[in-house]
Amino acid sequence: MKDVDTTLTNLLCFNAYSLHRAFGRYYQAAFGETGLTYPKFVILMVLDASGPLTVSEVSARAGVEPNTLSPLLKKMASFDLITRTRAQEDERRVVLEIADKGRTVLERARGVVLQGFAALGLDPIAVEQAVTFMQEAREAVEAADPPRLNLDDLT
Amino acid sequence: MKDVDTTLTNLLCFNAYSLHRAFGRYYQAAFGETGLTYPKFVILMVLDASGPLTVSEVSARAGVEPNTLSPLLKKMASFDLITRTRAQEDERRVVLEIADKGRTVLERARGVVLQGFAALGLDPIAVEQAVTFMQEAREAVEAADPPRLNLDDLT
DNA sequence: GAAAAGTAAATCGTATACGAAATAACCCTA
DNA sequence: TAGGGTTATTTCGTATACGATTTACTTTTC
Repeated sequence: MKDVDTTLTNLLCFNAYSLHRAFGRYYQAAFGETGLTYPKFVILMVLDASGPLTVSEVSARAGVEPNTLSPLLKKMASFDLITRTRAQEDERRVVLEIADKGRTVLERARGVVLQGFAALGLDPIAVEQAVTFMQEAREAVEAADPPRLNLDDLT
Repeated sequence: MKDVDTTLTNLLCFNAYSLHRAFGRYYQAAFGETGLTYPKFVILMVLDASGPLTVSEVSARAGVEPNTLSPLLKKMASFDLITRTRAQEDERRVVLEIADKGRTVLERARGVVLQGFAALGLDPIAVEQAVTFMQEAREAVEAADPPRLNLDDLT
């Protein structure tokens, strides 16, 4: 019976963390001084794919908390990437919609992202498998009730 | 010839981003008010596995920039999780070493992490394949020179 | 052996992220 | 219809994270 490998580099969470930050640096370089960032790109993708959405709906689709989105959306509206209006029927809601400039920026950014991704030379089958697995893993993590670390007895 | 799927949920980068944040929320709940966080856990793992290291060495192993680590390491030293000393031979270097309290905290945290991970019920073979792929992907991303987004002609 | 070049960390400015609490608007019931 | 409960978003406080710059110390070069 093989021992479970507890080495950092073999932990799924570490690799997700690590890969995420590598992509983060990558897109920071790709988007440069344009003001676009990866999270903003994601929001544009979401709004482009689904049409007008409320903050909560964007939150659910992007998997980011509403309080994280709130300032981000304001900034994007100030750059005319999206429009941001209170719903008349329910003044609590804020409706977001991609604007023309946002669409233009998104198209170009999508081009850069896809071109850059193709240049990585990763095996498409392996990518698809990994993506499928990562989606399952994310669902499992989100559904899980984590065991709690207790350090109360430590000085 | 099938079109490349450009849907957000099928992009590798989005899934890395998404999985990372799911784990982030998960560990925030698991570690709670203990003061430990996932990045700090990673640093403890690194120092425990490799013995005393400089800031740059920790940076390389954890895949986090030194400027990110610097304040983190200070905080960890103030909590007695690690020791932090200037090297005599070369006063530029700061040598980090895991402390007794750090080892205790690490052992318990490792237990929580492994127990929690096991409870996710993920297929070990699939996990191993995904981890291997993610390591390759990370290397490819780090080695790549990203295409640059240009928006200079936009108002 | 002093200025120049290089290197290790830290600091600065900006951008995400999260949970908790506050705010504002809606809804429901007595 | 006046509260009381609920819901959507925002604000607040804290923690990462990065690139660019600065600081402090070493090494190299002339």
